[in-house]
Amino acid sequence: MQDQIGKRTARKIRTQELILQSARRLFHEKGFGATHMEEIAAEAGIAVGTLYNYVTHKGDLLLALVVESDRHCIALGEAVLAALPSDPVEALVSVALHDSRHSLDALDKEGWRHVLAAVHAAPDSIFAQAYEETTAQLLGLMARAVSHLQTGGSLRRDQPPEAIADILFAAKYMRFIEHVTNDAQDFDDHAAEVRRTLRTIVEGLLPSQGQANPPLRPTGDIDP
Amino acid sequence: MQDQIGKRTARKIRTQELILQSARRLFHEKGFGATHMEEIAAEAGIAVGTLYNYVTHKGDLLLALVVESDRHCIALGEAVLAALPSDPVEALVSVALHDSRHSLDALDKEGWRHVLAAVHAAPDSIFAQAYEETTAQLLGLMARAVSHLQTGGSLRRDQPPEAIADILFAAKYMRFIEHVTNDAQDFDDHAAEVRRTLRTIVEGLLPSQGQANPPLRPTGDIDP
DNA sequence: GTCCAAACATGAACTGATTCACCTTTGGTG
DNA sequence: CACCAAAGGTGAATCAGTTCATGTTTGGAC
Repeated sequence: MQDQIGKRTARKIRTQELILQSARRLFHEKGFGATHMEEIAAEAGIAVGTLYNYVTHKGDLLLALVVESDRHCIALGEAVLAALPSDPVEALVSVALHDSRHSLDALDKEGWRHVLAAVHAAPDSIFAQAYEETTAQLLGLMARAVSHLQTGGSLRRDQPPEAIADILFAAKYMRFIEHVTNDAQDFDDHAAEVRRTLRTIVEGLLPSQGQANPPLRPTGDIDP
Repeated sequence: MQDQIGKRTARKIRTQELILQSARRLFHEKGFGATHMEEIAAEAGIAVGTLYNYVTHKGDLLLALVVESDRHCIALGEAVLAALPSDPVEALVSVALHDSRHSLDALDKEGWRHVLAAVHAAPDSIFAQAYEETTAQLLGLMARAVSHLQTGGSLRRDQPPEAIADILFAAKYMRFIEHVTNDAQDFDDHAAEVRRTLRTIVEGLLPSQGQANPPLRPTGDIDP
């Protein structure tokens, strides 16, 4: 029994799945804060101590669920890339909102606040690393969209797509954090903010070379 | 005794200061994680219960210290604005790194990871709100730098400075988070990343109006 | 000066995540 | 088959942050 899956490994995998199922159900039903590790263990039919053989923190469970859902989001991303609007701003918005929508589908705002906290509290956990990795893949999706727009001529080609995607993604991620932190903001507000932000970036900031942009005053004090 | 400071209020203020002093010393000496609420209370000469009349979470203490240091950073920001390099990228880099340097001066990376976690874990605490507020003021500093560059003609004037600053700040903040999360990255690495990112944003993304940017292929599939 | 309600202080008790010393099962070996 | 070391499971104990019932102080009203 070298490359067969032994009884040991099989059982381990099943337990992992049971744990994630239980966590998913309970977090969904009662929220992260109100769900206790003992409950998750009980629901999965194991002891708390055993649960801690599979995760190192409670937050790991949340991150594992987010990673799972992000992988799904990345897979669906192909379809989004295939149907990209020709307007560059709308194209980038569609990618950005694909993420946001999917994220909020998988977890509510409170859950996301815990995700953000967990990812900073224990960045060394393999679950946090997996989260960083899928986030990087979402960034990769954006980079591919950028590359496509560059190829099509609707974005300048003098910057590598990754560098541009980095910035777009940072801006979008910030808006997402704001959305999740502000309970009063609904999804449409978020979408509008993302659109506005991406448009500003895409429209560029430097004075266009061909176009006049004379100084208003040669030197000026800085407005208070 | 209407507008005099009563004995009550005076004592309260003194206690607040004692608490912050104790927290500052202990966090600095032993780190956030290794410092216990009991110790902070003891050091401040009060009981734990009393400590909790002043803060609602341990993280509040960290946020209070960061807010204090940020206020200092904002005050020093005037000098940075007054001595802004004429090159737009360098000007924005100097503002961005002023923040980063000051932040890391006040608290080490581990401390910052706890700050980020705390701010997401309890966004309703008045301390988290104060943190958001001073962060907004740092953004304001950047907006003033942008406005100055616009006035001087080295940045396009067709976007409000706040919108531009928002984006620059988001990108810079992301780089800061990455820096704080990655123990291997030193400050120079961080500075280089910030400079690179800000340059990319400032150089703009749209094809310049006057300049040719013909499509490479009329339509293209998206690179895998 | 006495009295009272509100404000404040206290630390023992509570809570819930995490650990750990101790069992049980597994799968390979002689 | 008997045996053993390693892997995995267990839940009572630990640990630290937070709460709360209770005691103390304050500042103004009479």
